[in-house]
Amino acid sequence: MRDVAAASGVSPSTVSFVLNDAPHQTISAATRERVLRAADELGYVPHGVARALREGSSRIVLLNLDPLFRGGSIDGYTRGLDDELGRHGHVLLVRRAGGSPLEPVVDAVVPRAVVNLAGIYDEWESAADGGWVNGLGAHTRSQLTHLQETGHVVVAFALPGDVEAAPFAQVRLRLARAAAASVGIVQLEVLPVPRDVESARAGVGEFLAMHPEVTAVAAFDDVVALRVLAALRALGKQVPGDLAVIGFDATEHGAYWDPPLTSVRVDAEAFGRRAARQALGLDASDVVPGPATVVAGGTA
Amino acid sequence: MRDVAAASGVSPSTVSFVLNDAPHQTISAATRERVLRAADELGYVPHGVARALREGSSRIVLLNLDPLFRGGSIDGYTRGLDDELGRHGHVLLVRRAGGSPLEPVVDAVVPRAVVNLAGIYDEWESAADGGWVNGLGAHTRSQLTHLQETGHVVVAFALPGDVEAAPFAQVRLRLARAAAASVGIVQLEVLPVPRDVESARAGVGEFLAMHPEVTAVAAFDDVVALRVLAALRALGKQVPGDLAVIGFDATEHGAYWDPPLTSVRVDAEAFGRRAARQALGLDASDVVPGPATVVAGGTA
DNA sequence: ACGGTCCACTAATTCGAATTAGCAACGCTC
DNA sequence: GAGCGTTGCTAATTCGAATTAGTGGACCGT
Repeated sequence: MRDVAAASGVSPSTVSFVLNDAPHQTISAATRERVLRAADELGYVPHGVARALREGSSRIVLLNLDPLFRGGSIDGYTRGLDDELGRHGHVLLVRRAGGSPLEPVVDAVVPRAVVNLAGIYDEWESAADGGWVNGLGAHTRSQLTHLQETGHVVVAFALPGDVEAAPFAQVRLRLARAAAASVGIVQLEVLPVPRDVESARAGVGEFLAMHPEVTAVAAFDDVVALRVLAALRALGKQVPGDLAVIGFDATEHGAYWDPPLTSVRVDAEAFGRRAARQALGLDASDVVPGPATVVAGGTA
Repeated sequence: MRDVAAASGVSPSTVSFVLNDAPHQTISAATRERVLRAADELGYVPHGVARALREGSSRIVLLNLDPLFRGGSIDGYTRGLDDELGRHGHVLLVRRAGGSPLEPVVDAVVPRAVVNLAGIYDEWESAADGGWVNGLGAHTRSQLTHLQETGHVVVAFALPGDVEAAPFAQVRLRLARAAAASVGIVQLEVLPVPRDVESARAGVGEFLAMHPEVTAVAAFDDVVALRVLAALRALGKQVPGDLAVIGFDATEHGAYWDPPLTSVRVDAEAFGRRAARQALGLDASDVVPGPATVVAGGTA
């Protein structure tokens, strides 16, 4: 900035005023012009760190992501978030929450806001996530409603069997429990499905033996749904004849199954946009995510 | 820091000396003790932004990621990178390179280093990626070697059909071309596979009609491989009878296919560790990634 | 001609930490 | 006991931008 000031024959203060369109400051058109040209010629770009020090926080928004958000809608969510932040001169950076604590990261970047999609969601009412976790309730309801409408009232909720999957999977399960009753599902059993193909087959087989009354499976996400489908195939079960399966998140992989996996598609990008607005303290009410839609594949 | 100084009855300079173990500075044990206790009691954490301003760059390493890195090894790579950086007091942040330029992000965070896995890789010799892109050459060779060893000499290289996929897919293709000759593949055709199931089927069908001499497909990654498998199934082709298929990156999804997808597993975490070392200017020679291994599934 | 009001700009301070220069006090040597 | 080096600390400056408090000059009215 000092260089720009020198080049245009004014003080650094004036440069700052011009470049930031400072209110309550009157700058002559000639000076403004000279400063802008000098800035342009010198290729001046504001030094984000210095600015962050002065302003108290950087123009960065941090997205803290549970590793369980994989494929599917999180890409759209990220895109919406990134795009909307970009419109307001901010930048999105993603941190994959893996074990290590968030605190040092926050201290290192001093972000304008943190969109936290990892950890505990007990107070999700107040979470600045664009209503994402909150919306999951409605989407889970769509998932279960589809099963109910196709005649299933005793359902298994399949979630990842990995231990580290716990926190977020538990949230989905709670939402499913809450939704089940209100949409006419009379019984909801829990079916953990490990990642390993062999264990998954054994686990699903055992589960079905113990719960012959279950006629359909609603999965945590498409990945888990595909594990279930693979297990059922190995067990010689017909889908949806013997058991219906519905995924969640409508990933590419579900479409390659035969028959294609029925799943729930979420308007993730709009949620991302909302999250961006909220993070910056702007009005988010004009961004309205579309409802979750069931992508009929043939497995449910 | 001023508060810590006040609480321990010394100057801020002294606090800085103590907390940073400043060389060429002698601090009495008593003072050091008092400062450390005060810092601890007050819960002092260094302000990353201020430090970054003074030091010229933040203790952040930026990973710029092509959206084509999905699932599979990039998770391990990220984990290795993150973990190793954490050991040295640094933090990894990920940016998903989607259209918008990298420059404003770099100006905003002034990272210690950028690990760039997006864009042009023409000068990959010098890239600070832990030898990742470079290693891809060897891994691609493993992929093709497996096909050659199972009797295939006329091979198709399947890459994503999406336009935006171009830059990185082209790199893989170039590497494949370079490897083909030296491992005894006499002909390498290019097979673009779009994401849409219907178009993929049509595209693969057309390709096979035009290139009846092709006996095997090596894919850009497992996702593309699964697209090919789905297309072949729709076309009524037997795998590996009519056509062998080998993926790349050994994702979970490949394992669910019937028969499971044969793929190439990469020691991504070690590459991530190396990248971290390189980014911080440390010696990376003691981290040696294991070789790529072929995970036999049954499709090749 | 003098007081007042704008206008257009500058000087000085701030954010928090790191670093360089420097300054007392003390001990040692000759 | 004068000179010199060491020990243990402090003061002052720096990084780059934003902001608050001015300040000199033109212009206006009476």
